[in-house]
Amino acid sequence: MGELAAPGRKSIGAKRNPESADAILEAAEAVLAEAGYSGFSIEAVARRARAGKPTIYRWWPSKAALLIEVYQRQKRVETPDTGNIETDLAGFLMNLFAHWRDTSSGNVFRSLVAEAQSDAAAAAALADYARGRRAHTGRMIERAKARGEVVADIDAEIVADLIASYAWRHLLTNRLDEDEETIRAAVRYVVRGIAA
Amino acid sequence: MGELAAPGRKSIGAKRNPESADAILEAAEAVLAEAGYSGFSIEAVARRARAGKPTIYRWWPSKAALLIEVYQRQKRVETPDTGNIETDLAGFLMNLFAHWRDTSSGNVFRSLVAEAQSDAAAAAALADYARGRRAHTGRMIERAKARGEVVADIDAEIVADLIASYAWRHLLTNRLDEDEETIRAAVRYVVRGIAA
Amino acid sequence: MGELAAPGRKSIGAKRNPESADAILEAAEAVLAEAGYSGFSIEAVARRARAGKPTIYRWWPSKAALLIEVYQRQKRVETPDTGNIETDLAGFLMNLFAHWRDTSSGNVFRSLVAEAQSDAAAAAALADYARGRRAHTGRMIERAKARGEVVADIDAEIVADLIASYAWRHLLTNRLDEDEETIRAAVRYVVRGIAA
Amino acid sequence: MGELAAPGRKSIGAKRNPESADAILEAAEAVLAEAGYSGFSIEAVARRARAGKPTIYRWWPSKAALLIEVYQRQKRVETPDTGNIETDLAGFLMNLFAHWRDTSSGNVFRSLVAEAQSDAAAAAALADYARGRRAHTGRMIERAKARGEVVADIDAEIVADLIASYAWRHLLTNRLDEDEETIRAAVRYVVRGIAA
DNA sequence: CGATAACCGAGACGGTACGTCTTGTCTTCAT
DNA sequence: ATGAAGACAAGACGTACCGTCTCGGTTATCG
Repeated sequence: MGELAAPGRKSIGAKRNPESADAILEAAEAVLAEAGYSGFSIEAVARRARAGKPTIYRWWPSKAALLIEVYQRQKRVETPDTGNIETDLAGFLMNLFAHWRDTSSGNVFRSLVAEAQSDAAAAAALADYARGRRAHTGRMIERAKARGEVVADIDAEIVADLIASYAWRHLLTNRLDEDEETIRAAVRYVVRGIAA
Repeated sequence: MGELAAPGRKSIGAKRNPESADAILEAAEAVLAEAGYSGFSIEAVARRARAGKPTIYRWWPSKAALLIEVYQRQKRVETPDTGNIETDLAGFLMNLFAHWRDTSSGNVFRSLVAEAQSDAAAAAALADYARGRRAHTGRMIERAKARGEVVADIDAEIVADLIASYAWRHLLTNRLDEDEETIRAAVRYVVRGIAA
Repeated sequence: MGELAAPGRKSIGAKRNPESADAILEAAEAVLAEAGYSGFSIEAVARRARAGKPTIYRWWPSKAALLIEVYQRQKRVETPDTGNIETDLAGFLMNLFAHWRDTSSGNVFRSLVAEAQSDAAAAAALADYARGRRAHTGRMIERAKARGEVVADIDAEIVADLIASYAWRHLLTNRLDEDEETIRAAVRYVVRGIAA
Repeated sequence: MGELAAPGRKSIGAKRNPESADAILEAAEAVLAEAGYSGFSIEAVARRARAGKPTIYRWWPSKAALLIEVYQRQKRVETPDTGNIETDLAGFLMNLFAHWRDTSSGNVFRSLVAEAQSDAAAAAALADYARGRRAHTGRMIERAKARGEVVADIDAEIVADLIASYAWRHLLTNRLDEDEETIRAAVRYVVRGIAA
């Protein structure tokens, strides 16, 4: 869509028009990809989607809500299951970094985190989302526990937290091009420890 | 100074007026403490400091530069040296969380990270700062290595990265009140590993 | 109807629904009375009447059309017939001022005049209406002519115009509380002249 | 000015920039002339004047304030002094009608009256202005009184009111092309009366 | 010791975006 | 087939900041 949008998209009656919603989400993604977070404004999205601002505000009460939906539309990252927790976690991180690097997802998520620092609603939504992801990553650990690969009384959420934190910080400090060996090392430290 | 600024503070001639610089930094801190990042604008700082906007722009080319200087004015966190790496790292994290929680530093740093997501200069400055901190934390590891507490070929920077990442994410997701046991567990996983 | 509108008023099929029309006219009057011309919008009337905007647009093509119908629903002002033209005209003006002051008619008419300044249809409708009123007031003069109270070659329309103009301007400049003596004086000048 | 405005008009320091003020007033006049009252928006004026909206709001708190200043910039109407009150008043009206017809003043004033119907500030400003004009016209009457042409106890303001009202209504109902004889007749009725 | 240069507070400037409001059109759904 | 309801694109509203600029004034430094 964008400036290519059908100029005459109209209401389809007393309910949400999926064409408009799609146009808006795609415009939001495009604006973020092209102008980055600093150029991301409701105004710009509306212009690009050939939508009225009130239409955006009707369905997404805040910039954050729009960002979240944009992020969720994007394909998820696969969590490998190789039977080895170290390989699984490193693979997951590398998949995630690649996904963030190669699609606009990384920029979207960065923006979301930034937005959450000044918008309580965004913070809540992000916390919610993060909880889900932590549980998701936690499952990799639980599987390893079940295999007897990880000691039974490990708190899977804390491990997931360490892994996710490592990912976040690389995203937020522009280090998504971290080399594989470093990522593997970080995972190895968590799995095997650093103590002599 | 800040809201207490002498209304009639004047130039002291052809050089930077330290009174004004102080008033600005203090005003910046106060604005962040009271209105948060969303209320933090150069305009607001200038009003609060009874300074002209150009005076701010003259000395701090961006919001980020101002934030960095504000953050650095604040007292540093102590890095314990108990002779035990696990206790050292957990203690450092708890000191850091407390510092972030109890002073406005947490808010300042959050703002800085957020700002860095849309401002290249801020990102560079933050990367610089982070590098310094990583080295600093790395020293705790190096000491442990020297004591033979940690295996010799561990990359101290990666460990520091894991620890700092954990701290950042707690800051950015409003979890600075994490309980001590959880923090200790996270550190333990890094130090002793989670493998069976 | 108005704010009392049955919440469940439904279509009655393929013809204008008098319940809805009434609800809309009453809502329009109520909105004008409570919020004045500045608060008078098709949107507000629809909300108040619990009607859809298209229902209003179907039957009244413009704000002005709605205003005119609202104005005409309201009771007319009596034109006295005392046998004395001066008393008749002064009485008429005082009746009119009172009517405008005490009902919402004044606000409705003001709105109509305002609307006519930017809407050609409204202007035409108002001109039409004004012509009718001028003729009506003119009849008072004609009666006086017939009685020999007024010289025969006076153009009754011009006199009616002077009187109506005086009324309009008092309405448009919020001077409907003009005291009786002033009104009588104005009429007297027209009837008896000001020349020595 | 308008789209021809110097592209780089800038601030001239901590005080009102007369270039900007002029550009805005001229743009306002031009917008009114070209798009009429219905197309007259602060937004449109700002665009046309290549000025920021806040610059307009800084100096003119309302649309009405801007309209008033635009109206007052326009050359005033002459009040004849022929030694005969009837000729003076008729001449004044004809000058006024011509002025309103031939410049954009008529449209400006119509807009102002319309605006005053929904904006209290505009109403106050207009009342103020009208008071001044009434006094001005009143002076014609006073001169006639001094000459003994008009009886001494006539209230000049009421006469001025009648004359101004007649003018207003012709403006507001698009009858500025009234023929001279009708205008003279209206004035004659006020001066000599209609009674037998 | 007088001129000059850099600083200061102040605040106006052209802009952009905000979030809300209204306009007039359009489609769906219930009647 | 019609009317109620409400979504739609469009764009104005008035406000907040942005980063730049000029002003008028002060003061330390240089010639």
